[in-house]
Amino acid sequence: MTVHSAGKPDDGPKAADKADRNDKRERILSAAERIFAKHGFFAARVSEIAKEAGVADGTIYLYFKSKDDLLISLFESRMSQVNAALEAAIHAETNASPARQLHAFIRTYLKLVYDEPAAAEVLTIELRQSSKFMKEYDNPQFVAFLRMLGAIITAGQERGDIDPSIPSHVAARMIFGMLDELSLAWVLSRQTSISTGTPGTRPKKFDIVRAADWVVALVTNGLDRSLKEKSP
Amino acid sequence: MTVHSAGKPDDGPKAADKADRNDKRERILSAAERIFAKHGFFAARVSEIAKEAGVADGTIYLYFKSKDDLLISLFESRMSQVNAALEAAIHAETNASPARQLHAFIRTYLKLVYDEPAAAEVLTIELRQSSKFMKEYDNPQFVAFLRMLGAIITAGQERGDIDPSIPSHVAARMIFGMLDELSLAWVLSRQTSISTGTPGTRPKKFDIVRAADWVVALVTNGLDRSLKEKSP
Amino acid sequence: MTVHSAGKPDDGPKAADKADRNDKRERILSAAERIFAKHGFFAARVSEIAKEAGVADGTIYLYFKSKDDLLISLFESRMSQVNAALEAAIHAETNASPARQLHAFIRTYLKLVYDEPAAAEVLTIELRQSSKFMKEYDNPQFVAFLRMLGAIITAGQERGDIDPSIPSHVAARMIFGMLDELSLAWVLSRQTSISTGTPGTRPKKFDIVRAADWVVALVTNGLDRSLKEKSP
Amino acid sequence: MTVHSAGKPDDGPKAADKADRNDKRERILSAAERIFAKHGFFAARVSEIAKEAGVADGTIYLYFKSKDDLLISLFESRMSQVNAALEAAIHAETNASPARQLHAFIRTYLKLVYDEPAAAEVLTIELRQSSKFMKEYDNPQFVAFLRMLGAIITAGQERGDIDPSIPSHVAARMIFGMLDELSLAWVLSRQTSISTGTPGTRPKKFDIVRAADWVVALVTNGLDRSLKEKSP
DNA sequence: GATGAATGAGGCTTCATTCAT
DNA sequence: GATGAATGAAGCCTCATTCAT
Repeated sequence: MTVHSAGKPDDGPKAADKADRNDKRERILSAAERIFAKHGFFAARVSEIAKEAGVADGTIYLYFKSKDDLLISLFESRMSQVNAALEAAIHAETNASPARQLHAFIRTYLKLVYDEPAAAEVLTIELRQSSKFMKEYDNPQFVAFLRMLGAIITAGQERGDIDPSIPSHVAARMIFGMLDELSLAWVLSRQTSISTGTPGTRPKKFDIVRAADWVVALVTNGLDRSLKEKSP
Repeated sequence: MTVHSAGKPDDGPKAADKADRNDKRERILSAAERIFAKHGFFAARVSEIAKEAGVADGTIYLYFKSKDDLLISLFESRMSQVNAALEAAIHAETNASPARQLHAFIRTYLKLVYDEPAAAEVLTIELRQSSKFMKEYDNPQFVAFLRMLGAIITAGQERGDIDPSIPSHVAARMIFGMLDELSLAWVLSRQTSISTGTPGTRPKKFDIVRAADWVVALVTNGLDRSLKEKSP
Repeated sequence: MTVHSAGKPDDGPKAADKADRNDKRERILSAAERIFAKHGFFAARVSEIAKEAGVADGTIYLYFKSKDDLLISLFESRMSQVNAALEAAIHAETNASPARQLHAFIRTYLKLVYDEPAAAEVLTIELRQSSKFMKEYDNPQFVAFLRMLGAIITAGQERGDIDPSIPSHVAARMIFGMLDELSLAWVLSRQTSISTGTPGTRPKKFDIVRAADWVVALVTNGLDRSLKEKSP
Repeated sequence: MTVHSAGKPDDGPKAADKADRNDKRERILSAAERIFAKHGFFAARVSEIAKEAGVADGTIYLYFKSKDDLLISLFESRMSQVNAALEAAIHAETNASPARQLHAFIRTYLKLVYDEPAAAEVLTIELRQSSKFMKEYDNPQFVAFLRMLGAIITAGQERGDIDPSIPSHVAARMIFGMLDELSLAWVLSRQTSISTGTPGTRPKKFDIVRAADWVVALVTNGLDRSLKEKSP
């Protein structure tokens, strides 16, 4: 999840302009990410985002249609980065079993949360609101995300590796629910606020990366140990 | 989930006044529930809530300090009803194993979602925002919810029935994540708006009550079928 | 200025009712006096006055037409008490010169301010507003006050004791201006708030009763000492 | 009393912007002055001030923090103009006796009232309320005003020209009281509303400018003519 | 007469968005 | 393209007043 794609080379005057434009757009997105993470979407002020991005208020409207559009664009941007990272992780295990791909998916997702807490905070907290207050927003990247996860499960079910009694899209939802809830708990328990250095008073923090093992364990074997005999 | 007014008998004029007062308070809460479910907290208008409740705008402020307080009170009210129902379900299985209690917990929760979709919508969608924009709000009922779930798991771990390698509070979060995500998916997929009280048209995309079995299955045995042998 | 006329004897059931009624009316007035003094008319809440008076909000409207009427009635009540006290002071000096009557007037006025700071605060601070926001209010008691003062001056002018070059009603205004401004300065500099015991941070206080001598000195001889020879 | 913008020369585009800004600020202040004079502070509506100033409601909040701040800023602005005019008048008589400076002070003050009735009305009527309902407001310009007046008196007392038995700050208060009360009487007696800019109809009850002589007379020699012998 | 819960009109203020420069 | 001052619609909330009990 390498946000802030500043590494792209300029190769010509037009390209430079375009790079400038992309640069400014990305600066605004990244500022919005921090401000939304700090205050939440509704409490965030467009003028504060502009200030954080180092542009004038009006400039934002040269790049985004509205405040809503800014949030949607931020979703699209960050979710597509998430999806790209997840796809890469899966492709790295192309020949592995769906179960192993699923494990890679889970670990990669939580690692992304760890690396980009501001993005995670926005995705985790604002995603739901958005689906509510923006009826017309289809959230294609989130759909793609679920589809990717569902596809792994379907593949496993077809191979007989994964319990076929649960519809794959429901299983995908459940797994996403676990990941999302852990992300939320972790993000809100972070002791230092993301955007400012000021310490807050938040409960104990846990290791979100290590938590991947717990998710894998639950998803793989469940919690029941009463009568079962496991393979070593 | 009709716990309104907790069965206290009226025994005199004062009691009648109190009942009146509770009645109106509950009418406002229930109106807020529908309006928040319809528009979301931020887009909801206090005056629309008042109209829905059949009271004047100002009356709301006789019962709640502010719009924020109305949301918080709604959380408290509905979550405590949820907790009461869950506690009842667990107590009904006092002598059962923690695993069975866990199943009862899951089934009861999703049944409540089915019975009270508006409450579910508010709890599911607004809960996260609220923890963000209301820093000072402790959300004690949600903490109690998690504690109840964690206690079941801890008990199972102590008896050896439940995998002890996952911290119980993390396991509780994961299970809640599944339930919450399924609720969200179900609530948002309903085609007729909840806010109109007219029942009868529920073309939901999946059966949230049946989904309880899937959650139980996943939580109990996980998804992995590659090497395992199950009891029939 | 014996406010709270509680000393009137009851002499029959009807009289008792009437006394009751007057009592409650006066309790409300006196509560209003304290609350207006504490917060000012606009910031004062009718419900706080009711609470201070120990009656229900609605009861106030059995005795006064409106909040405005309450203020006007308070003016009338207190100013007529002031006027009565001033008239008494003048009558005590019926045979004295107008100049001496004027001195008595001044001393009595400032003594009343000292004795009834809450009344003084309301009269001093709210009187002006009232003449502004209540166009229809004639303020007859204040007119009577000025007339009384003007009459003394006119009498003195007719006897040749008082400089006839200044219209008496203008002289009356000037003298009232001095008294009013000193009252204001004194009332606002009081270190303990009138209605609550909580100490405030106010500048030095001076002796309002002693200040009467200064007013008398200025009104009598003016400030100029450059060329004049005074009688001892 | 046209001190708007203090004579600073424009010398460039930035300066023009600043002038624009000051212009609009002053336009709002002057609109507020008229509206406050017409209705009083509390009854005045921010939207009416905006309309009178020819700006949008929100624009007012670009220049002033709140309606309260608008009133305070108006005080500061007008009182500092008053103080500047008074200082100029005193400086014009630098070599004169304090007594003559005092006369200049009085005449200048009442001339200002005559020239700027709306400002006078606001200062006269709202000043007291403001010191009450805005506890935190120090009113530095009014303090400066009193200090200036007190300094003249102190100087006269030190030279032996002015009666030393009255504390100078008390004498200053008394003189201000006279001026203020005369202003009030004059301002309220004007039959045509100040707010309509139409001049020409001023059937005032007395001549406020001539009244300066009466104030001077009273302050200089007092009213007592009983035993005294005056210089012709 | 007394109560106090309920009313509802209306104001101050915010802030996303625009547009002249 | 960039700016940021100006806009003005719209909401939360207050509180004087009423009226059923």
